[in-house]
Amino acid sequence: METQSRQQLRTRETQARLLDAAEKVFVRDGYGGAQLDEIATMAGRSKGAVYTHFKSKEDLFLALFEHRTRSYIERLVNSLRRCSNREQSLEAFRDFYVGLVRDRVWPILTLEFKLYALRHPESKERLRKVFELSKTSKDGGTDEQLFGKLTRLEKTDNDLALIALGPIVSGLILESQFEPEALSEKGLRRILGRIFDALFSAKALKPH
Amino acid sequence: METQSRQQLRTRETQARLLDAAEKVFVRDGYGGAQLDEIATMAGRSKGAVYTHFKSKEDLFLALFEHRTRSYIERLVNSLRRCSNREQSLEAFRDFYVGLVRDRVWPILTLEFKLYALRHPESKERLRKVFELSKTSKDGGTDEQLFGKLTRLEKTDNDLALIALGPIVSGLILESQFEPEALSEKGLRRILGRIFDALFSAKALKPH
Amino acid sequence: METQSRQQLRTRETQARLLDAAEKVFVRDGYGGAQLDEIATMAGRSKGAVYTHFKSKEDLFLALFEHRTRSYIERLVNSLRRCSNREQSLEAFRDFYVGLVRDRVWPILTLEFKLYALRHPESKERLRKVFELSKTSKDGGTDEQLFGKLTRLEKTDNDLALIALGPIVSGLILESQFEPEALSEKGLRRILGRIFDALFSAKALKPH
Amino acid sequence: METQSRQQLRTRETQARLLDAAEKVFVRDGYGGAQLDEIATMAGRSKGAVYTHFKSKEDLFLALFEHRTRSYIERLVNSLRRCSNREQSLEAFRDFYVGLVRDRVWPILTLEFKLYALRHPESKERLRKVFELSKTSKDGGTDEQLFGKLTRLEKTDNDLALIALGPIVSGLILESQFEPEALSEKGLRRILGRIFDALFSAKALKPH
DNA sequence: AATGAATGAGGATTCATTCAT
DNA sequence: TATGAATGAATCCTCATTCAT
Repeated sequence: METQSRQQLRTRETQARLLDAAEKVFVRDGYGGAQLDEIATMAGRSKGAVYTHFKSKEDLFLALFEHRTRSYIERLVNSLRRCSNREQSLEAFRDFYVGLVRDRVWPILTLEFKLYALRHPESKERLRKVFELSKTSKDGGTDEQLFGKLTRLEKTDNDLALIALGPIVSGLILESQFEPEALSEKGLRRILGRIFDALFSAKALKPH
Repeated sequence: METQSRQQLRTRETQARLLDAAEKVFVRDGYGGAQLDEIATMAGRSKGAVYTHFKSKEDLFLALFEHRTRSYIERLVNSLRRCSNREQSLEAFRDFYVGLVRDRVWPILTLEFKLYALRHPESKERLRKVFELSKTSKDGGTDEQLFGKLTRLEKTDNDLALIALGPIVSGLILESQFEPEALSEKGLRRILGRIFDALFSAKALKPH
Repeated sequence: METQSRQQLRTRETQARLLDAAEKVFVRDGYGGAQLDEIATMAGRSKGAVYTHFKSKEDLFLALFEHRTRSYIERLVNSLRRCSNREQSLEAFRDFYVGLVRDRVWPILTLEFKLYALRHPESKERLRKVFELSKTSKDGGTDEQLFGKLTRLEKTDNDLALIALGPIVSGLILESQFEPEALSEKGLRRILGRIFDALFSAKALKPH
Repeated sequence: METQSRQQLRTRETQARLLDAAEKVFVRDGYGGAQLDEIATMAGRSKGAVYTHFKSKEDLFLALFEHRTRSYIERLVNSLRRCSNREQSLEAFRDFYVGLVRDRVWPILTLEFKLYALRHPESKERLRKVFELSKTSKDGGTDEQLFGKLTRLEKTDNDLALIALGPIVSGLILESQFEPEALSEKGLRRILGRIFDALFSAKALKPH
């Protein structure tokens, strides 16, 4: 029915608005500092509307994370799919992380999420599932697609590197937010490039 | 005088107890989640005692950070002083960061501090001063002491690397707390070693 | 709309209830001694409701004062309007102050307000505006309406008397609350009558 | 013993300092707003010293009032004693109240005390006793000394007037503190003079 | 007599959450 | 679906008071 679909449209729009506002506020103020009231207002809705769409503050927070994580993973997977050789893959991979440096939002949000998860083991489960998504996508073949056939040892190192890259970017972005004079965006990209090369360059992948 | 010194002793002990308790609670629950009441109780004191020694929750938080940062920097500087050649220096440096991986407390606290500073520009100033200490100590010669004479380009790369190492460790430790199965302490040390080598090894320092 | 007006009705009722309760408690316990919790309970609402309608304890206090002052001034002005000659005006005026003696609430509240204002210059402004209302109303013609044409000297004396009457009543009522045996309501009215006559009677207004 | 008397001297000085500081702070901040800490500091002592000399905040407050009331009454009684006729007595009496207008401290303190007494019936007793002192002094003869032989009706009116004068002054002084532009010290003295005359002048004392 | 560290009751304020409309 | 008044638990902070020295 038309009415139905209009309703659904409004629902979707409200949810999207709320998530966008939530992202801004959670990143700016942290989970604890964020106020649902402000999120709602920023989304052009009222406090109550939040509860129509999300069970609680925590639920909104986790939903936001799920949403964003899914979209980032999708983006990465899609761009990797378009690659036909290892060089391109690495390039795409690299671009993805450089993109994070530009946004800054996502890596900071990730820190916030992980600190939250650390302190709320109950919700850790829900978060972990989302991350598994990312791993499943990669494990299924991305890894191989990215690097070709690998020895067991190379594989381990690769897995580690893939896991570590995100956290490294998060830590560095936080630092460059904290002291932009000491670690400019340019500096950040430079140091990140060196690390990326060290972890994924041909040489690094070949055992000595 | 005996009386005086006993009072002072008590004061010092209380402050130390409060800082220790604060560290535990702030790391476990985050700044927002931490309750002064629990910190006080954990320190064997009452809520009010916190306010005898610190102006506010924030003051306690910042004081804790100052304290810990100073002591970590001192430790690092001292161990570097004992080194007589570059090899030893790198070793000491490496040990320092490996030590952080064992503690886990300090890197997480640092994340908490920087996120806090991001959101409370007023207190950023106070925090920055402590960090400057760390840089002054290093600039004074540590850098050279650590790596010997450097070309300008090498110097820049080195500065970046020195700045980046802490944040990288913080990011990785958070990740290994979040998903110990994916990033074990062993894995963490392995990946950290590779990064360390990439950033500071002889090869990395020589331009190709 | 029905819905709208019901909401508004509830809002108005809550505010009125809160103001009534606040009046009782502020007068009984003073500003400092008053507890928002009790005010809320007395109004049949919860602590939180106070904050839906007023920014703070101070805001509630000042709002109460504004409200009551306005209503007292209105009452006085209205009754003066109904008078057609000086005799009636004086009578109305006198009745107004005798009415205060009966209530006792308003004059005590005024003392509380002025002491508060003395100690909180920031809020003095807000308070002063309300008082200006009272003066504007009077200046506009009440003064003349009350006493007819006056010489400059008489006018000054009159102004002073008008300003002084309220504070005098407040001081006397406080005294009669403090020592009812020494200053009964009857005694209060008697002494007030003498003062009123001295300040406003025909004789007093004519220079000797 | 010398030592004893030195001790006593110190005790007395501390008490005097504390009372002086208490007066300033209680008048400036009110009973509720006053902080013992500040009183002690202002007196050049520490919080603890207050408790060496007074049982509690309330005790200090009441002791201050007793002290000041006694000294004011003494002053008044003494100056009345020096008078040899009614004219002089009235003059002395008038001067006393004009003096209050200059100080402003005592009348405000009195308001504070009475409001406090209203709200703390338990301590009302102690306060009342001090006031009785004042009345005893007067009743014993001051009244007659002041006005000569009086008829019963005149006596009543006189008693009322004597009781009322203090509260009136307090009320007016508070007002002139609150709105100095509306009620200057000069204006205050003028209106007070008119009231004084009305209550105590020969004419006013003679029944019509 | 004096100090000041410590206590802890007390109270204002915030804010996630509920619910009648 | 959305509103916003109301709730009330939670918590920081204040400050009179105590007490070991």
